[in-house]
Amino acid sequence: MSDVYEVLGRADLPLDTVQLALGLIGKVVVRETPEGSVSGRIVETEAYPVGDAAGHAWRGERPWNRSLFLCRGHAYVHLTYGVSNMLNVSSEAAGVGAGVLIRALEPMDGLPLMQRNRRVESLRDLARGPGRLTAALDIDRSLDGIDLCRKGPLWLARDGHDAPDIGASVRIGLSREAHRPLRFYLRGNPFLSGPKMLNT
DNA sequence: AGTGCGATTGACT
DNA sequence: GTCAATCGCACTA
Repeated sequence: MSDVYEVLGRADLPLDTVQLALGLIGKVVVRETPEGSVSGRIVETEAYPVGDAAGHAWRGERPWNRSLFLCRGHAYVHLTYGVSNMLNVSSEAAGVGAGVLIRALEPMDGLPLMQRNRRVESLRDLARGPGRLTAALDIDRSLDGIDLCRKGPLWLARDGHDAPDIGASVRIGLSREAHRPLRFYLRGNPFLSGPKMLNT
């Protein structure tokens, strides 16, 4: 399953947060554990660029957010509301803090394992939402800082598809910088997390 | 030390 | 539609 995918090299990642958020749409997240391999296509992202007051890097580098300051293509995993883990991809040069939040996946391989991880049957609900997809892929803080451009427990793969039809909207769940149109999604995809209003 | 609140989710009225 | 769960960090004193 996961061996049919080709790893996404760092050179394939645009050196710009918004461009990366756009470019990650349609790419594949692969998760490999002793339990098995699971994967899903990215259908929704949000950009948190340099200087964004809603970004976790905004107050400067800290031990807990240092992964955002790694060069592009590293994982930043953060626990929010004490309940849900969020998967981000660092998006700029080393020493610059910014990232792209992965908000939804279209489940591809390893459906039974995802269903077990989520304790949900419904294909549509498996990875629709940032906290749900990390649960489906068994992603937590132990994977923080990992290089997503190398095959391992968590990595990014190319897809075999054409340039997708991408829509943009405001980001979800923010109070600061709530007006900026930095959420991107695969238009018409049934696995999006946002309200219908934002998915047109 | 105490308070407020957040890139959410699931259960319930 | 409303709301509690649950934990780490920022900020105040």
